[in-house]
Amino acid sequence: MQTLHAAFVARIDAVLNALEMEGVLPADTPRANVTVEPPRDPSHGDLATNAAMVLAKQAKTNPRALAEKIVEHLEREPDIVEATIAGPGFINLRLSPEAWRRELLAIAHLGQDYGRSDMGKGQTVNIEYVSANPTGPMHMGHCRGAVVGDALSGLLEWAGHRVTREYYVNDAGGQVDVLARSAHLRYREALGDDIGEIPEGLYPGDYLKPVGERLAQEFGPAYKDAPEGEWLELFRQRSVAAMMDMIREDLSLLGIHHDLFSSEAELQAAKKPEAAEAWLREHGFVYDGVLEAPKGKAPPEDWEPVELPLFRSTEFGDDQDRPIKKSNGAWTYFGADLAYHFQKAEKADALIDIWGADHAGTVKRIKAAVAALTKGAGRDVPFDVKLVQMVKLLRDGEPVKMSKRSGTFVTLADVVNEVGKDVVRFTMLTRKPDAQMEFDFAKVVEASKDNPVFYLQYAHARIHSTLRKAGVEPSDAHLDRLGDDELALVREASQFPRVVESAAKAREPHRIAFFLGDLAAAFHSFWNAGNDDPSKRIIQESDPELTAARLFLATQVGQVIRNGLAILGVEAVEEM
RNA sequence: GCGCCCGUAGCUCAGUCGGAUAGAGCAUCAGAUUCCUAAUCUGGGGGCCACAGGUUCGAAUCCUGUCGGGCGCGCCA
Repeated sequence: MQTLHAAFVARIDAVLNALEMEGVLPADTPRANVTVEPPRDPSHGDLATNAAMVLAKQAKTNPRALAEKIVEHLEREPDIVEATIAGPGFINLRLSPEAWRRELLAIAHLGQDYGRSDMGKGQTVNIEYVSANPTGPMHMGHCRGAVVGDALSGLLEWAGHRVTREYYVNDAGGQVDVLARSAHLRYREALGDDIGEIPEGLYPGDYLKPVGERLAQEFGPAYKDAPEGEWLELFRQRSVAAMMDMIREDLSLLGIHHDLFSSEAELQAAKKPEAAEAWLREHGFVYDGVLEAPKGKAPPEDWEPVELPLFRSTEFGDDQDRPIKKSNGAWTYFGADLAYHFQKAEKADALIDIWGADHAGTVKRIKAAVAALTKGAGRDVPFDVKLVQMVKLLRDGEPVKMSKRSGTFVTLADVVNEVGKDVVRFTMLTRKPDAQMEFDFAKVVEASKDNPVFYLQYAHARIHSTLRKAGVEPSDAHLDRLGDDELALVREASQFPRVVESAAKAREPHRIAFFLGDLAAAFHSFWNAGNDDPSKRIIQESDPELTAARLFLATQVGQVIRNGLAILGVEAVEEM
């Protein structure tokens, strides 16, 4: 069953085909810019298209003249009551009530699939998000990227992509050695040693105590006084595994479950970075060279020029070439990361990374490396890095103090426990991710006002309470009883498939959240009309046919709200 | 000094790869509840879309510059 949106996109397309046949438009005119959407001002009509304005130049005519040709065809379409040309060349369409009733049936028929699209054609998209270092629990700094990445995954699935949700486990760098040493300290503590203050440079958090206890249980005192070389590797593996269990648990509080956890250590053990380096060297992207001291700032005291293998990222707009290996021979983060991206690209048609804004400086080099590697392999895999800006935590307008050093950061689990999964997720999705945002506990726990989640959930709950109270089953038997006010709700809801597609194309899940706000507002408004005028209430005791039709309408509005919330991973409640 | 992101109503933010009279929530003012859930709704006031140029039929949107805020700038991760 086709949605109204899909049907009209197809119709406009058919008209343009016809115009190409007639020679009005040149053959194979690109149409990517043609849109079909409701005009901002509803008095202009139900749908509008910019086709004439976008294509006029290619047709070597002016927009209004082309619009007239298009209108000639559109007027012959059965569902179109009126097609008019307005302003610089918009074509406004007014649809028959029958078209809207059919859309209502389409929502009912498609149910929880209403809004899904095959736009993505089953292409595989790998989305890497979170990828927090496995050295402690998730804190609020990770939260926004986690939610945005997860919602984007859901959105792209709805738009017809196959999505792999991936987490890159940085278990090979110096930070996991620090973790292992910190765990060893807790291990000694569990065995009865007085460890005193946690030394500078080790992780102080209490979350390592259970890790130490388990190590003590498992190994007894075997490694208590042993030299580091005997236990470091073992303790690293054990503690990373423990941290990842903890992180997975934190993520599941937010309803986030990755499909794949990729280990940097395994990647290195498989010699993937070596393979990438060899290829890059062969093709002139990597050379041995000496970096200049950093400009603008005073160079570090121990600055020494050293020859290192460098990736030519300057050729891709970066400030300087970037080392892929350290002077001690180990891979840099970048060196391993480019191999990792190449590995992902082998199994996906497109890659997306969600990063915190503090990593913005490294976007150019990794994009350059991926472009070089994938094109070299004969596969042009589009790669997009979405930057998620910082979240400023407030409580009653006052910044919440955080210090990693003392271990007093705000954990994600604390926040979810305090305000709830749905609130955290939705709040993170009501702002575009590339702008900084504020997150105020005091405002967000309040069950109203500054909290748009409840507004949506209330609309959904109202619909369900009406269904419970009505004593009549919703029915599509008499949809002709629905008037303009009611069909206006269908018009609003019918935008959902289009919003899903455009949000997916732009990779901006927050658009779903804003659409749902508009839809809920339309419903609340419709509901309240019944306060002033009882004949507008959904339940009409003396008219079961009308009641059933209005219940049917309300049910479908609820369905669309539920579908939208499902994309965002937020629950639709039936009672409040 | 350089790079990236942002600057829209008093506040928090939307604004569709350039489109019609720039929107919403909060706050504020005036109203609506014997009634399907008022956690809601109706209406009013409030704008140099940071500033200055440019591109064109048309700019909040694209380009250049300036100012302001954030993030980053070693072989860290």
